[in-house]
Amino acid sequence: MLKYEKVANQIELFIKENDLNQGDKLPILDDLTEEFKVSKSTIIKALDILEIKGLIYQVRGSGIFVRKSHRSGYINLSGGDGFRKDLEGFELDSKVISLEQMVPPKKVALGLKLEDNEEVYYLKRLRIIEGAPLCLEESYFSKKLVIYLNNEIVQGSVFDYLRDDLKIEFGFTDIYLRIVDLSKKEAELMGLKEGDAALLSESIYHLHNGEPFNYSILKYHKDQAQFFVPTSRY
Amino acid sequence: MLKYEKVANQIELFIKENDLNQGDKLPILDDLTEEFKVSKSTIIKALDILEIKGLIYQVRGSGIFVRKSHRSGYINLSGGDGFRKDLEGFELDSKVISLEQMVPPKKVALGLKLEDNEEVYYLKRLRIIEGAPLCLEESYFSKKLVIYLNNEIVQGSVFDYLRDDLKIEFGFTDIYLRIVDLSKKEAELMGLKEGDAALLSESIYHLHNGEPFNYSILKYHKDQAQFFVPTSRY
DNA sequence: CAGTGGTCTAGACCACTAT
DNA sequence: TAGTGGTCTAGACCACTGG
Repeated sequence: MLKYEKVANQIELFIKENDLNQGDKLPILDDLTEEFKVSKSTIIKALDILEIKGLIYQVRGSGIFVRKSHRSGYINLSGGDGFRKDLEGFELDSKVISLEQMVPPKKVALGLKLEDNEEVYYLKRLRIIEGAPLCLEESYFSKKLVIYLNNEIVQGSVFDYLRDDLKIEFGFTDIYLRIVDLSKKEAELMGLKEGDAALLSESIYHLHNGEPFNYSILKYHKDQAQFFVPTSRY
Repeated sequence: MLKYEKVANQIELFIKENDLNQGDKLPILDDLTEEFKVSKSTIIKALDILEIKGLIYQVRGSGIFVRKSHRSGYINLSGGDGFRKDLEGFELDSKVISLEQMVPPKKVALGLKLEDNEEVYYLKRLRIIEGAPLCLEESYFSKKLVIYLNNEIVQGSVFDYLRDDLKIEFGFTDIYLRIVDLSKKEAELMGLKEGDAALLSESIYHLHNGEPFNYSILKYHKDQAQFFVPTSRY
């Protein structure tokens, strides 16, 4: 692990453990460099990361302060790798509806930059939070990059499997949001009525080298769709 | 303007002007340092900013590549200061419904960290895109920080006024999204039916020094609510 | 193993805040 | 005007990619 990552993690931990609140002041730069025995630039890099993550803000001439605004139960869209981390403390569950290999719809093939007739794993699940339907998930995995998937794996966190077992290194993700109407079938799965609104999230996940490996279409239950996006200068 | 900002802007311009596409390679670091006559660290800082903005991705040992994925007409939530920039090329308009001074609801007073009975400017507008209702806006401005507002100003871009005339320096913003039902009155303004779904966006805008100055509640027309969130490692 | 991006440092100097 | 964060540099060294 890199020095600035280590420092960022420790400062994050420090904020959590001391239960610091909005506006609380962190130690000054010079003290932090001494504390962590690294150069000023390294501390600044660590702080920049925490600023991007929405945890702190820095005021020139004044100090470094805790931001911490996140409402509980909201999914942080800037997080990158799914919503497990944001919904910690909530009981999450999955009901697998189907897992198959297929040639995907054109839109997906395009998004994943597939050759003609190249196959994907197509996974359909109902995600459940505290016993209630959270969202309907349709996920397409490029078989070229996600070489193996089975029913057992898909019962748990697919992203954990990709990272820990397939050693896939995540890069960036594009997320598109809009409102759609549910079909009769979808509504039934979610315990809603045909034509009820849902929040649609379309995401394309890329490896660190820019190759797209997953196209996900999530339809969130209108009562459960709660998102958070922190922004900073930059 | 800072060196790294200038460099970032110029590289962004270079991508646009040469109409570079996803995966196109930018010049290597050494060439960029030479081109811009700045140190390697400064180039890297500029590139990091472009990466956060979702415009490029960097692959160690390989190169710097263009990301460019944005669908047109989608509002970039990570942008920070409203949606004018994302909706460039679209005809935007506002219909002011009311502008008054008042003591705001508790939730707003709390979000803006106001004293008891401290007043705000309360602005209600219908935002229009290409002649169709985009969203219903309710915006509360802390009078302590936004010292003056009138009907003329509020006809155009309030944020431009705050930045250019009041010299307000924006810092960070928290955005919360969820789905709500429209009241009869709201639905009428949007050309929809009572109970129709809308995408609710609640945002608290802060100055660079952490003081909250604006609480905005936007209800987007379900057919116009299109959002984009780019994420990167970090 | 050459090419390319990334980390980390020490230190000079700058810019803003608070008093 | 002292305290504190930010910019920028030159350079040593490291880590990954791809032929």
